Amino acid sequence: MKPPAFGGLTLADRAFEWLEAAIIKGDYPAGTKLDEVELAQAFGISRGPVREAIRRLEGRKLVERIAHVGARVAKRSQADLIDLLYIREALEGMACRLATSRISDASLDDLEELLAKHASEKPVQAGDSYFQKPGDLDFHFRIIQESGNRQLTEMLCEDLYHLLRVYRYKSSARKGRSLEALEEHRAILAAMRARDPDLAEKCMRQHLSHSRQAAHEEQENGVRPPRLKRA
Amino acid sequence: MKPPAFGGLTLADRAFEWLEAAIIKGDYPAGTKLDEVELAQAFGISRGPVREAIRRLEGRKLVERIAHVGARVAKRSQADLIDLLYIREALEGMACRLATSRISDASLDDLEELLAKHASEKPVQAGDSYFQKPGDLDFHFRIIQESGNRQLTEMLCEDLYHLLRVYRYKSSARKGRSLEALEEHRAILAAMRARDPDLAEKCMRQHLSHSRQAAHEEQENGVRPPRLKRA
DNA sequence: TTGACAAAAACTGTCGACAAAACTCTCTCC
DNA sequence: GGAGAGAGTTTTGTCGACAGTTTTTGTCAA
Repeated sequence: MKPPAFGGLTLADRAFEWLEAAIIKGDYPAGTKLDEVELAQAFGISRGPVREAIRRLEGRKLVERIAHVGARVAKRSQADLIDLLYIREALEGMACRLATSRISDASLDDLEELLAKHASEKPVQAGDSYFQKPGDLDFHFRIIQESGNRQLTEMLCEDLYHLLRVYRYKSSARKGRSLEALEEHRAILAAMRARDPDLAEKCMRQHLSHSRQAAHEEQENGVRPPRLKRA
Repeated sequence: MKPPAFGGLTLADRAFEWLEAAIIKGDYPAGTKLDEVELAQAFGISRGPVREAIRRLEGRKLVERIAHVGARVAKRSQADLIDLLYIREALEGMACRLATSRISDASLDDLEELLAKHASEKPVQAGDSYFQKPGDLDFHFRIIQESGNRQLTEMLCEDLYHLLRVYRYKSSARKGRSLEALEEHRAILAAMRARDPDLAEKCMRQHLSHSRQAAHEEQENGVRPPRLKRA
């Protein structure tokens, strides 16, 4: 009666999905307190399912809980972001290596076509907003999936890329970078066509290292701490 | 009254830790049903905390839940194990690369000492039970920690290595392999001493690839499906 | 024996209530 | 004025009960 079995999902599942999406979208910035009563009222449910959703988020390491105190959206530093970019470099390099051995010729043609389409798009020709935009992601996702490694695909597409969004991570989209990125994609594809796993991995890692270096520079420049209003 | 606040941990936290340990130790084989009532009675608590513990395990992907049906210890295939070994290769290779740049000379001396100690131990000289045993793990853990990458360390030491245990994963400890492993460790350390990140990563990955190849062979040999008793 | 169908049992999902811990605010004393 | 103690409030932790769904059991017929 009360639980309408919406789409076969329980209230706890739906609360989890909503909260996860909210955190990833950035609606709940790092450090935000997750008040059980408040959320339960907002969802129109009791605290039980909300608590279960929070526990699941805790397992996902998206929120940190302190007993008898409460749960907060996990706090992340710029150093953590850079750490994650190193991890992405290693994992996606491996994915590219595996894909090079396993991808079919037909799929390689698809990738070629994808790059050609990207090249003809206006924003790319204008020199910006390609890198790390949907077009760029498509290319990366396709390669990851062609790795044929399910665990790796899951880890990258369902965990790591979501986490990077939590950091409000935006890759450097400075003028001219998009054309460079496109060229790097072409180099990756060429290595894959040549069925050269070592080179393909190397190209992918070099490509990704640019994002990491941008994050490094951002850290060097130093993000000023916000002025604290003295009460 | 009921919750004695044991060590500052809640009942749900303690249930989680107990279940996690049980799954990792292998006391609960893959596919085991986690019955809420049964567990609650065994723990001497109510179903609420047990459910929260299960939700957390679900977030950790150690158990799989189906709404209105129940939670089971996540099922893993041999293919998944191999997938994970590829991931370990990529991540630990990166860890070794980073450690090569960041480790101190003093810590390098420590590692050298560790290997010397391993070499003098009887089991190693006998040619077995070194590879993937505590001694081997020590060496790997030390290098991972020297990477200075907190996310990477956490991912490897707290997630991946536990997962490998879930698979009852035992690296090939066949006769003579332990001496090879020791030599490979020496090669890794030498590359780190030479402050050559490329070589260090390459050596580490090559070292780890042996475990993966062993798992591959095991898969090739084919695990016979068990005879099903016909009632 | 096998199959379908219905009743019953078992289990999961949700709720509301109570207890315990942490936090807040006030008051007091130095 | 500030540190500390204490009462009151707020929030989290746990429990027992009930409702809904799935699974099992039991029955009957082909």
